[in-house]
Amino acid sequence: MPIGLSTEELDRIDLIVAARRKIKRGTTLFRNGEKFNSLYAIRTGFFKTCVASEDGRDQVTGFQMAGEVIGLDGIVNDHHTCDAIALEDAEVCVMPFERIEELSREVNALQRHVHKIMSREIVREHGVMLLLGSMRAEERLASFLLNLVQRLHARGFSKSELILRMTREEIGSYLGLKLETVSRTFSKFAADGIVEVKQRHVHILNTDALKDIVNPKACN
Amino acid sequence: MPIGLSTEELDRIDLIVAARRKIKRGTTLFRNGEKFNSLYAIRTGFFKTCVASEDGRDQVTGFQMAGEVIGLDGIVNDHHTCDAIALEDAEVCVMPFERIEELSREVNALQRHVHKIMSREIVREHGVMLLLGSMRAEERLASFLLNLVQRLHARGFSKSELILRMTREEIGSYLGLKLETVSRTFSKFAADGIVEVKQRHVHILNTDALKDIVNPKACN
DNA sequence: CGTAATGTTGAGCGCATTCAAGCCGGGTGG
DNA sequence: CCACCCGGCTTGAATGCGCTCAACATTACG
Repeated sequence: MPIGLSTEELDRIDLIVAARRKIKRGTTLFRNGEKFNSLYAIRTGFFKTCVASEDGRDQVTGFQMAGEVIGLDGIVNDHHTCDAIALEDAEVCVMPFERIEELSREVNALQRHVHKIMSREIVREHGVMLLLGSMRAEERLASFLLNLVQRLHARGFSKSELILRMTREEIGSYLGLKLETVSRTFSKFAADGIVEVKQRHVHILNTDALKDIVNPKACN
Repeated sequence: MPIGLSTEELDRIDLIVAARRKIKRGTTLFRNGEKFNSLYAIRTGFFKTCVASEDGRDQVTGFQMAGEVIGLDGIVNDHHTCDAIALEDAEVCVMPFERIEELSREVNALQRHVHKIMSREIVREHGVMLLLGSMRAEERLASFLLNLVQRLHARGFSKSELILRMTREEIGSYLGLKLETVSRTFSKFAADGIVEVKQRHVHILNTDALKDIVNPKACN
């Protein structure tokens, strides 16, 4: 993934991957409390990560797709602090963190890359905090859709059509809303002609309208 | 900060600090858009970090005190993506990130330490997401107070008394509430005999009650 | 084909917000 | 030293957004 490497360096980085692992839909890649050993690069499939409070409430902290890395939460305490659950059959590269640390001492570009991945996650979460702390339901869902479709587009999928891999409840958990509110908001967007929604198939008819909901240009 | 180092290694780590910098209350250590060069270790004082959406809303993403590190958000894009503002006169150690990367290639314990700091921040933000996504006002404020007093206690301050360095508005922004709601909730806690509040002076009378608000033990 | 899981929609409610008025405390200048 | 001012804080009343509870529709799946 990092660029600007010699072929020799690239070969060495390939050696980080200890194994590949297939994860069936609905099963966990790792779960809260488990020993942390490796980071995982998603090759195919779709994951959610969620944390739980002692009294059973849980919160989806993110949705991850091909090319993204999960498991960073485990580094601090040598134990994972959240669950990673496959939302569809998936395959990951298992990258023992020991090896990553070892090799990133020698390959500067890898070291830099690891740091960026972690920093990127921190910045992403800042964005989620902004969303959860100050946006209303419509803004949250619009923001969510735009983010999802943008990431999918970067992977070669459509700019305007997507299939949700998660339930309304999972979307709601991520956005700090109840599933009914998510459903209602989808219906509202559909009524406004902004999207077509048929269960998990979403067709975005008016991207600008979504952007305008997230970031109203009332100043004009 | 890291332990288990030879004195020689410790000396080298000291060399990371390029300078110390004093920050007056109300001024910024860095702000959104600025070039990223260094991480900052807080020696004394108290900071808030906040992100802003294009339309002016902003969200406090954290409060940082002595011993904590800020600036991690800048690593991904070589530019900071949030503002760091001193809530009281402060002093920080400026640690050029280049040097950190350099030295952490040679000193394993430092490398490990850097990774843990970043991972810790990710886990902390997971907790905030849980708070913002699923807690009610009283739970949020109770959780906030407990977290604050626990961190202060770890630095040798009282377990039950603290002085808030931030306004009600800043607390509200962090907790996803309006300042009036923060104020009302403080009043409610006071009426229930859980805390005494006089402006920014807070005296926690019943820690268990606060814990119980965060994590109700209705099962008993 | 039948059952369970998921999604939609409606009605009523409650918590946090909004809007507004007043209070407190610290700093400044007459 | 006191009067004044201003930012921060508190409190009240009314509103509204999202939640709860509930019924029903649709889809997935064994």
